[in-house]
Amino acid sequence: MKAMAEKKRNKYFRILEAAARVFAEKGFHKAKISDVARLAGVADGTVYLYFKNKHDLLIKTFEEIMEHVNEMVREICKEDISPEEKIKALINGHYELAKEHPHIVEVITFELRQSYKFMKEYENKKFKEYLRLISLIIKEGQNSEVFPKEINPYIASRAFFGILNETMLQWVVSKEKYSLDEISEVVSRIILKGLTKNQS
Amino acid sequence: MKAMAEKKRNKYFRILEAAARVFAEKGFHKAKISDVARLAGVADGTVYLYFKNKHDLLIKTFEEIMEHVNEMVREICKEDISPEEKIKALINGHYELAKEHPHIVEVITFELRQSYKFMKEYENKKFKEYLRLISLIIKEGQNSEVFPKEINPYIASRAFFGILNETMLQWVVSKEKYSLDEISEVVSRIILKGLTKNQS
Amino acid sequence: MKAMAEKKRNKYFRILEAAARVFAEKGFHKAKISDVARLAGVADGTVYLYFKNKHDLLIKTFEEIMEHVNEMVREICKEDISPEEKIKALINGHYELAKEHPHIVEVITFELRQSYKFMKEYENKKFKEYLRLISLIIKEGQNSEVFPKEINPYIASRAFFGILNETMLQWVVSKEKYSLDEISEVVSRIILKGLTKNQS
Amino acid sequence: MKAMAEKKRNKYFRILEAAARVFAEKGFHKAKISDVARLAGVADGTVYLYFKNKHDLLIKTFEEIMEHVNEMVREICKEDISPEEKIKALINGHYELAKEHPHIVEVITFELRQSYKFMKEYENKKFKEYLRLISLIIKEGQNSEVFPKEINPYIASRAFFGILNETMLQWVVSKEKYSLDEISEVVSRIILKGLTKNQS
DNA sequence: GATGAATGAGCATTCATTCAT
DNA sequence: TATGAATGAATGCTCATTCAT
Repeated sequence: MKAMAEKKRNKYFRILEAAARVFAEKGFHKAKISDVARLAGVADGTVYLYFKNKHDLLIKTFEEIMEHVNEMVREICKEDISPEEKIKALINGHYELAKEHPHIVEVITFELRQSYKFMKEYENKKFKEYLRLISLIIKEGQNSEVFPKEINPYIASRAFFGILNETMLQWVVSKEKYSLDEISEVVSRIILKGLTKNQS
Repeated sequence: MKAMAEKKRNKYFRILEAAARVFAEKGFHKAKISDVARLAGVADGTVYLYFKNKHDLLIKTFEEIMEHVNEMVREICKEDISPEEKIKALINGHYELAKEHPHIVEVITFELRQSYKFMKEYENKKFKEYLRLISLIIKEGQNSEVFPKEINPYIASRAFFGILNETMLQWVVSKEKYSLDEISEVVSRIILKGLTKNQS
Repeated sequence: MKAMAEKKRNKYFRILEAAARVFAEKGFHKAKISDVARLAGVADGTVYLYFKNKHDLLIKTFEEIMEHVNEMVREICKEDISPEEKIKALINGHYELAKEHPHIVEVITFELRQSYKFMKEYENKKFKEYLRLISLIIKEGQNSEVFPKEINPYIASRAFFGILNETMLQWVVSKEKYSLDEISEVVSRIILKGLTKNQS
Repeated sequence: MKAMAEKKRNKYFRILEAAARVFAEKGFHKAKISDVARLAGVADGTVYLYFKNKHDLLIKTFEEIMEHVNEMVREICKEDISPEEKIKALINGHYELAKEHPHIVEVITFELRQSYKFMKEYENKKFKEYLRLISLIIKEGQNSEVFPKEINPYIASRAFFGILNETMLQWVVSKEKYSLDEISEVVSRIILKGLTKNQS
């Protein structure tokens, strides 16, 4: 019995995994359900046993990936380090994720944007949660007076996402040019000096 | 004769203008050639007299818009002000563009991303030019020793684009929440302090 | 052993009963095997243990219902009353059936028609038997010289079915408008006396 | 110009004509748009230039056919003959139609029934008009006291339709058995005089 | 026998593109 | 040049049927 539940669970995640790859490679509109099914090793119809429709599959794929990211963020939040060190760790965490799962970056980049337009009804809780987690760290820094209070943490969290997403994408699309270390250093420099209060 | 060439030119730009609006509103895949044609006041077939296909129309639309942005950037580059002031002016320039032509933001956001996937053969000169212009200002700052030399200007220009694009999009999608002034202030703060050399 | 055979028999009829309701409600093509299975309280696959396929289920459902109708007709045939009284009783019998089991009318109406098209190979013995029983009464009337001999009993039986089926359907679909009593009276009048007023 | 409008009109009717044949042969659900298109000699997509969807095509087909029938009924209504003669003429008119356009009978039989279930939103004005026309003749007969006043003309019109439709169908499906003349005679006899022999 | 997860054939519909006018 | 009617390829989704358990 347990084995069967396990098997089912496996199939669900196999489809999700396949969807992530296909969406990353082709984008939502060019991705065919049959592509996903073939990559997952199931029949087309089977996808519909686990997901309501293509759109639902997109949302579930996005959420799975964002949950993965949020988990990483939460881990860092819990650590007993300074807000500045958390920001630094977060930045590195993002690039490590990009290195391990490059298609995560593509799905986030492309499909998150879709959500602004085509999934307006879809609340996108996971991305909201992501922004909330980032803004919490910024607030923490503001409370301990290392980050300036004039900065709106929500806008800053969005800026943080924008800078990271774009540079991760840069690396994923053209890996040869810059090393992740180099990118990480530049970005950390900009964000930390940018966020940090003037020592005057 | 001149009038006719003018007329033709007009039709070309009318289609381009219509395409920008339709792509912005619906995204490339959901945009229909017939939507563009109707908005431009021409027949469907006429679009194909000026553009090779839908794909070509997308590229030309993107280039037209990026040229608009690059023009703004170039203007600021030419001004006789410090690199820091140029960066500040650039940021404001971007947000003013977003205020005046919100669909520019959407086209850049959505269709630039398409280009990573579907236009790999397409060189995207305009975006490269944009990044080059930004990086020139950063280099200028590095030369006059107001920006630190350790920062790779190309990576920084990409970060600059990422932060601006994401925050412009945030504003375009949900105008109610934050004013452009507030967003501009936060972003300028992060970028300028981030870029600027330690005064120690 | 008997109990098990009984159980099996029960399951067979439970599926048939469910099929009748689902076919009546949705029509053959829109009816799903899973709908039937759910209503019968069995698994989808179980339906195929008792019926060859959906088509076979339709035929068996139709036959079960026609057998019900034919039983009613036979009962009336056996009664020791005049042919005219039998016709009258038959008409009432039909409307009572419609009142008690409205879905019988729908299955006969819709699925009998399907049979003309899709079951040409299927002989439709039950409907033939129905027509034969009706024509027997007409012949009986012709023999006792209350019905005119010029009338072909087989055509008349078909006319009889047509008039009853259409008016039953009228009542089932829009119950509010006319009472079964009123319909029964008009139809009995037409069948027995015709439209024309008695010249007496 | 006129020629083009004519051509377009032709294409519309060619599709309608093809649809009638395909619906008659296979029924709505088994009929494929590509069947209709092929028979009409157009591309699949062309069907959608003239009809909103398959459902709309069905309704338009049905209405075209019913209009044809209603026209025939109206012609007879206008004639300067007695109600009894009109009823007789109507019956013959129906069978002639069945002889000339057998698929008309099938479309009416099968698709009218669909309309009871699946097109409840669809008002079916043409069929209502048909029933109204028939009931007018019956009322006329009641006013001139050749038909009995106790009969509800609306129920009678429905009965009239039921008897004719069923017998037309009988003939269309198995042409060999009975001649239309024989069917016409029996049906006229029943409708006008009823089954019962004149007691004179 | 009974189950229900898995299968995959089948079809309506859209829309970029063409081409006769 | 300009038109827009016509084309037909392409695909998401459903559901009858099978079969391993």
